Amino acid sequence: MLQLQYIKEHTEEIIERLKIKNVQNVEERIAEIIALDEKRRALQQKADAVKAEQNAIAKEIGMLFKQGKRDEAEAKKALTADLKAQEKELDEQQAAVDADLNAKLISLPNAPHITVPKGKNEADNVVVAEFGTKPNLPEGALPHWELCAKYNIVDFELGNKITGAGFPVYKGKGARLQRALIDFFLDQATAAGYVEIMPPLMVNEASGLGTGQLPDKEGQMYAIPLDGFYMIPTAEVPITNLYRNVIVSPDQFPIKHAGYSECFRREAGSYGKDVRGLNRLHEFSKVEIVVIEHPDRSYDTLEDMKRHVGGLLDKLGLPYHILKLCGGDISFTSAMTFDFEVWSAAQQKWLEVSSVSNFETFQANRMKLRFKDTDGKTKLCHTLNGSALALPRIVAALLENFQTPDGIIMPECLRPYLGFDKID
RNA sequence: GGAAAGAUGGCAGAGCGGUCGAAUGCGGCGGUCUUGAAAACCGUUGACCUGCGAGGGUCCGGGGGUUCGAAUCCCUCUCUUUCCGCCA
Repeated sequence: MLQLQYIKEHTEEIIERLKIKNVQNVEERIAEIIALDEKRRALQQKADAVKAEQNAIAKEIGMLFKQGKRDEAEAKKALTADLKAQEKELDEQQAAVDADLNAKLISLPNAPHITVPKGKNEADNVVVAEFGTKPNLPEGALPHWELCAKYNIVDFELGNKITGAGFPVYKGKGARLQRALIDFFLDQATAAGYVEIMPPLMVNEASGLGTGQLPDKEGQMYAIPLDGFYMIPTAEVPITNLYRNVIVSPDQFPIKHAGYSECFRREAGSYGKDVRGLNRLHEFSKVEIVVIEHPDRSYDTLEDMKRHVGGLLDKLGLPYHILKLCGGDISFTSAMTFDFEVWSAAQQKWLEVSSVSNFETFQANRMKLRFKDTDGKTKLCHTLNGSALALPRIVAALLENFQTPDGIIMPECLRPYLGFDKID
C-alpha cells in the first residue's frame, strides 16, 4: 500500500499519478484518507493523555505500598475507574477509525510512475523496443500444439485425465526441454549475480498479503483451506516474503535472488482461443528474479533486469519486443511495468513471456521491509521482480519458429543442457 | 497421529505482579591507545505511533481476561523444539 506520510506530503502528485491508472474518485478517496488520519491522531492524543494519567496513578500506588501507606494506596484506586472507562471508549473509537483508514489505504492501488503512459487497456501499451526478425515459416508449418502431438513431447489429453485442463504432461524430449530451460535460465541468473532460491510452493496468508495477491486477487490462487495455505502463483511470493519484517542494512543492496518454481493460477474466467495449447495454463514452470533495492537506484535496477531478460531471449534467438504498460494495463501493485513478448510464428501473434516491474515501496510497506539509512532512520526499500523466464510460451515460440520439415532445431545455448540438437 | 517443553531486543540468555523497554554476554557503531591492525579500556546501540519541542503512548509470539499496576497470573490461538509412531 501507499505510504500515508507520502500521500500527506505529496497529495497533488499522488492524485495525478493515480489518475494515470484511471482510479475513480481519486480526490475524494485521498481526502477521506487524510481526514481519517487527522481523526485518528486526535483520538490517539486524547487516549494517550488518559493512559499517561493512569500510569502515573498506578506508579504512585506502587510507591505508597512500598512505604507501607496501605490506606492512602487503597484510596487512590478509586481514581482510575473513570479513566478506565474513558480509555476503553477512546480505544474503541480509535480502533474503528484505524480499521477504516487501513481498509481505504489497502484498497488503493500503487501510484504509477509519472512517466507511465495513460491508457485504457492493453491496446494502449507502448512498444519501446523491438529485437530480432520474424522467421518465414516453411509451407505447412504447424502451431505448437500440433507439433507437440506430432513429436509426442507435450500431452494435453493425459493432463486432462490425471488432473484437468491446463495441466499438461511433458514427455521425452519435451520433458527434457523443460529441465534444460530451467537450468539455462538459472545458470544465466547466477552468472548475473542473482542468488538462487528454491522456495516452498505453498505459502501462508501473511505472505499472500505481503506481496499483494491477497486480499484483492484471492480468486486467482489455489487455496488449501484445511491448512490455511495457498499454492504460489509465482516464486515472487515466497522469495520476496523472505524479507517480510526485515530491516536490512544499506550495504546489502542490491539484494538479488532468482528462483525456479512451478506456478499455479486458477485463471478464472479466461477461456477461448487464447488458452489453446501452451498459451495459458493452470500450472507452469517459471524462473523469477527478485531484487530488493535502495529507493534511489530502483529504476536503474529495473533497466538492469530488462537487459537480463532481453539477453536470455537474444541467446534463444527469439524475436521479441518490449512494451511499456499503460496505466490501464499495469497491475494493482506496480509503479512501472515492462512486458516482453515473443513472436510465435505459426500462431502469428505475440506471447507475453516476461513482466518486469518496480513496485517501489508498495510491497515493502505491506511487508515492513525496511533499511536503516545513513541518517539513522529506517525507511522502506523498493522491491522489483521479473520473469526470467516463463517456460510454456517460450516453448511454444521455440517449437513454432524453429520448425523445419526435418524437425525442430534447438538453439545453440540449450544444446549442452539438452543432450540433443533437434526434436524429431 | 500420541506425549512433553518452550516462544523475551541482531544473536545468546536472565527476569519475586510495582522506576523493566527489560540484567548480562556476544555482535554492531563511536572513541582512547597504536605507524596500522589486533587486544585492552571508555562510551553507545530495538521498533512503532504522536507532539514544533519538552514529552507522552504502544510493543517481551497473536488475541482475550484478572489487577490501581502484567514480560511476570489465567484462558485461548499459532508456531517451534524434543521423544514416540508413520514415512520420501
